[in-house]
Amino acid sequence: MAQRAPAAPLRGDDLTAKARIRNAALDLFAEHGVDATPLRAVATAAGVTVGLIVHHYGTKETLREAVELAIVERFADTIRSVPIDGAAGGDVVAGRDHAVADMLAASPAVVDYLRRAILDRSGERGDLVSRLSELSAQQVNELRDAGLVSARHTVGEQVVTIMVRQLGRLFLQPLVDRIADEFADELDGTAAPQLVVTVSR
Amino acid sequence: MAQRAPAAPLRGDDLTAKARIRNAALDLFAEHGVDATPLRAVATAAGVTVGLIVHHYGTKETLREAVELAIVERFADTIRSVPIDGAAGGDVVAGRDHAVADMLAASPAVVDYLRRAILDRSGERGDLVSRLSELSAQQVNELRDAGLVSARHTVGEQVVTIMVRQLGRLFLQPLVDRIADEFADELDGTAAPQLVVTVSR
DNA sequence: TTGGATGCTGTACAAATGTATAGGAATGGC
DNA sequence: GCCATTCCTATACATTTGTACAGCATCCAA
Repeated sequence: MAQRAPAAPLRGDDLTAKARIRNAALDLFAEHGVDATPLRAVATAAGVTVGLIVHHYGTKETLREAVELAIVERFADTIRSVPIDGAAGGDVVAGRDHAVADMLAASPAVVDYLRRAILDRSGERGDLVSRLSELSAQQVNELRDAGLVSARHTVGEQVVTIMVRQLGRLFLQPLVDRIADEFADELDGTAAPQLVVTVSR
Repeated sequence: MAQRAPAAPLRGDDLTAKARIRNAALDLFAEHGVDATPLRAVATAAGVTVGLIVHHYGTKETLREAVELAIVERFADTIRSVPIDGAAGGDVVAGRDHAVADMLAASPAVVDYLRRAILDRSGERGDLVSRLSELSAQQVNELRDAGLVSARHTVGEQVVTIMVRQLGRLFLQPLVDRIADEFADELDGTAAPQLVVTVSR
């Protein structure tokens, strides 16, 4: 690899087999969980054979790491898409908030994968949640330096608030939908109940 | 089986091997997930051999169902422990709410199992969430008939509220704790942030 | 053109795991 | 005491799954 693949799209039509494998893995890992996803299923979905997965990623664990790295990248790209010197004027904080929310809404697989990651792999250092927390913290610090966000609370508190507000609702919504479904006949006309998640100290 | 085991305790010291297997399965399923828990691990934890699990439960799936049934039973028992003709006077609704909260706080395995069940097995009929919803609905109807609870909202809405308030907080708390942990140094003196989950229409 | 690197396939294999089964030990009714 | 039933162990087996590897195809630089 020379310098960096020239603006390689994370999703698209004419991807390298390596990228297709990573994308297929994200989808399947998100839907069924990592353990319940045989590499052969990933291979089939990506239109390749198991051997190629091993060739590119070595082990399933490495593939999982690549998937998680891609997720972190997607968050980072989304945040970067709303630059701090907002020519678009107005509230950078709200803008980034919306951008991330839109990204998550458009990528159910990311949400599903995250939900599982928080479940199964909590406690291990250097994992996905750690990296996302770090990303959030960076962002908070950046905004603080620019004076765009108050320093009344600690960075930690602000990170918790951001992540839980964003992710919490998405994680619990399946439960709500599930129950609402059981009583579909009653709730028929009305919209499904929505969740509000807040953090208190 | 004659009529019903005479007040067989769900937890205790001198349990039958069958019960020990079920309890060990709950603990391990909760901690690692059903798929990631070999029957041999359950056997070891219960102090028996794999063969006996097969003898008593036939398949892993049946064992899982027994575990879920035991969970539903525990909810039902907890609710029953606060009878509707409350000699203890006062608010039956609040009393049951507290009883369930206490039970969940005392049984982390139940919470963990539920968290996984909602994640992994959402969408299947006749599963745990359905049964718990049903149990809640029964309770709501019972309290309605006794005039202890308003009929302003639909039963469905009330069930969603009950279950999400109770379970939502518990499900999300690991995420909060996890992130709070990353910033442990900052948040040191202060208590970990707490969640509030509400449902809006 | 040639040679080496890279992408890719098909097959093979060992470990893990759910399930089946043969048989021994314990237990309770007669 | 004896028999049937239940409880329980040990072993075996088929399947699944991660990984290894040998070899063919493709491509690019020299």
